[in-house]
Amino acid sequence: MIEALPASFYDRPVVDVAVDLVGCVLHVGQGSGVIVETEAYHHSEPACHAYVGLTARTSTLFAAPGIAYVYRSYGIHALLNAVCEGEDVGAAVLVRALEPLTGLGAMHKRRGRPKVEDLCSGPGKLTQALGLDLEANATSLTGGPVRITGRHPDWKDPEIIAGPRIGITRGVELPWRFCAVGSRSVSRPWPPGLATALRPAG
DNA sequence: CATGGGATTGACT
DNA sequence: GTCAATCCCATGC
Repeated sequence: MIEALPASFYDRPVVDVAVDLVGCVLHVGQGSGVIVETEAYHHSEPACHAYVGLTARTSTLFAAPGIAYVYRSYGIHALLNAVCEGEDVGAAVLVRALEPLTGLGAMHKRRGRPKVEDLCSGPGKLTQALGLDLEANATSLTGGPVRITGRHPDWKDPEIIAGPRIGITRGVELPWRFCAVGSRSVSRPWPPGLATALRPAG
């Protein structure tokens, strides 16, 4: 198994980490997939749970960089985040979509039998496919049940576009969603005209 | 202690 | 396009 990314990788501005995580590989047990979509959240802006400050719910967001923050959304779905920056900062990267690499059989078993590109094409879908639940909250991404390793050989220099985050009502103006161009596993296509390329194509 | 809202998904029209 | 399902927790009385 390839070495997990060190905690220092996450001890940087959360937007930088969100960009750099595209193309990296998420592992849970035998299952894994390439991260193709992320969003950044920071306690200075109102879309972030940590905006309200340090509470029982947000304590994980203020934990050390390299910790997993898993919470339940809409009462149903578990969403996976990677905590970033220091313990005085509530910040995390939401993993929104993967391209499945290994453990496809177990993913199909947990999710029913959707098409491969639909197995992990959303933040709630990928946690279900990987069998992740709230018990993974506050575990280490560098040595726990959930690990993230560096960019896959086929994803060394991915073309990435930025745009507004999805499903939020505040902080909509920030272009903090990052997406691998051309992947069929992203959670939603881009609203016309809202995406901007971080790097020229090619 | 009661209430309300949420970083979503899948089923249905 | 609309809408319900359903858990955690922040807030307010």
